[in-house]
Amino acid sequence: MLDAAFVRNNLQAVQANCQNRNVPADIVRVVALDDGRRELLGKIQTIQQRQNEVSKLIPKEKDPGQKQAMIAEGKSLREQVALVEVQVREAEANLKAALSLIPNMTHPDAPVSSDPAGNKEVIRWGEPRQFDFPAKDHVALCDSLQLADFEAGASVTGQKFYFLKNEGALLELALVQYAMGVLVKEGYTPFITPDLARVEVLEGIGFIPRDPDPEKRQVYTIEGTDLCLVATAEITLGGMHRDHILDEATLPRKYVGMSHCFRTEAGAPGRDTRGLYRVHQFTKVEMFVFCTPEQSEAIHLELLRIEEKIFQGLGIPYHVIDTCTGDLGGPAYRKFDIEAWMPGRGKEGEYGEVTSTSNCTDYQARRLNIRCKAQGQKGTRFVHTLNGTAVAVTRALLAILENFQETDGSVTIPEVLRPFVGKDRIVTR
RNA sequence: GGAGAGGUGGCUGAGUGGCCGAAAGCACCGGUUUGCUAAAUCGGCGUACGAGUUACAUCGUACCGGGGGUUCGAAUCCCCCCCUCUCCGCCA
Repeated sequence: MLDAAFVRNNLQAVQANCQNRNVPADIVRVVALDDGRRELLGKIQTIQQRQNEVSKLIPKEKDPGQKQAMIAEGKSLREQVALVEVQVREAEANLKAALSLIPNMTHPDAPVSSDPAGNKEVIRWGEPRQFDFPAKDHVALCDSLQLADFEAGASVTGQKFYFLKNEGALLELALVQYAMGVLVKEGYTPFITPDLARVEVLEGIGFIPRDPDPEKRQVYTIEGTDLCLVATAEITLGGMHRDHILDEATLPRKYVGMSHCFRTEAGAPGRDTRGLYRVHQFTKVEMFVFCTPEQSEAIHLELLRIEEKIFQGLGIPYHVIDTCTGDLGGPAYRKFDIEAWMPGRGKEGEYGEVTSTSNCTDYQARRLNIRCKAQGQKGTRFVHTLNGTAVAVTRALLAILENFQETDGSVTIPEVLRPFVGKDRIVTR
């Protein structure tokens, strides 16, 4: 979320930003709520001040009558404080709720458009392959090569669940190993994170697990607990340092974590119903960085560079999208997506999203209360957080199968994965 | 899951109703001194919010794991919860 004081001092800019991002937000109400909160805070402090005075004087007071009067006053002050406290709490909750509806500010270079069509291609790498035979989509390949079992997934768990099988299963492990290996070489600390997290952590990252509209909830919640299945390791990695003050000398902290990701895909029923493109559970290796405000912009480019390196290593053609304002979501200040070429997608192949990297500046850190402090300097500031996909296994797997299929129905395994799979090629069994 | 011990500032650790935002030490920052290093010595040294200042200073309020309660007054007493450690049980 944004800082209430920032909103107050930059009304027009915040207003314009909400418009660009296509988010209806009531800025005026935020300021009004903040006014109310400040006033109550002032009120309570005045009472508390008197309360402290009185209780300090009481032990010194010799006259019993005076003393009784002061005790009575103290008692009354205590009751007043209790009353105002309730109001303060309510005011703070209202303000926080209103504030969390306002999206982050936007990088000046991000394309401005309320329509996803405004997304801008900024990099193109590799040439989509021309097939001299009718290319299959990954569903057909998974079927003929027995790499995934969608019926079993549907039967055991439900629609949009799957079993990976044979080289399909091995390729998941291979992709994870490959991505982790690249990241460790880049100096990132590897993690395997919990697949469940508390509701507050989800909210801090920008998810809305308690959205009153069940049709909009993107995450699964565990009944009888305050836990959710995570939708990405961004949640757990970002939550790691909540309520911490990090020494600036230790920044940036670069992490890479593997987790399973669970998504209800609410709002996308009937979309991409076949295959691995849109599923309720997948495995993902995610990068996450905590850094100072000065560092975040350069690190964002680094995350994109690493994502490109991983896809270049796989040899899959892609392009990079600079996401437009209307498509940024709440927390991102700027976002780059890699869309990989997927020959089986659409009629003649399409680019499909495989990674996403966001600079969230201090938007998540404020909610999660993650600050940093320089040695010998007074005060703290909120850190900047960034995240990026190293590998989302199902989509990478899809792209590999479709791009590297051969006339005879086999699939060539990318060289970087061969050591982990133990073979060069997947052949019809 | 059961039993016990414990959670105080960056760390160690004192503090069992007012003189405690909190002793002392370490670490850190600044000064002095010694030819350098080291040592000695003096001072400073939490965070948030609010008031205030050009900026400092300064003042107020809150915070001793979290939440509630008792009291004029709580780090200190009471209740609930969380976490850590040790032992036992269970388990991959």
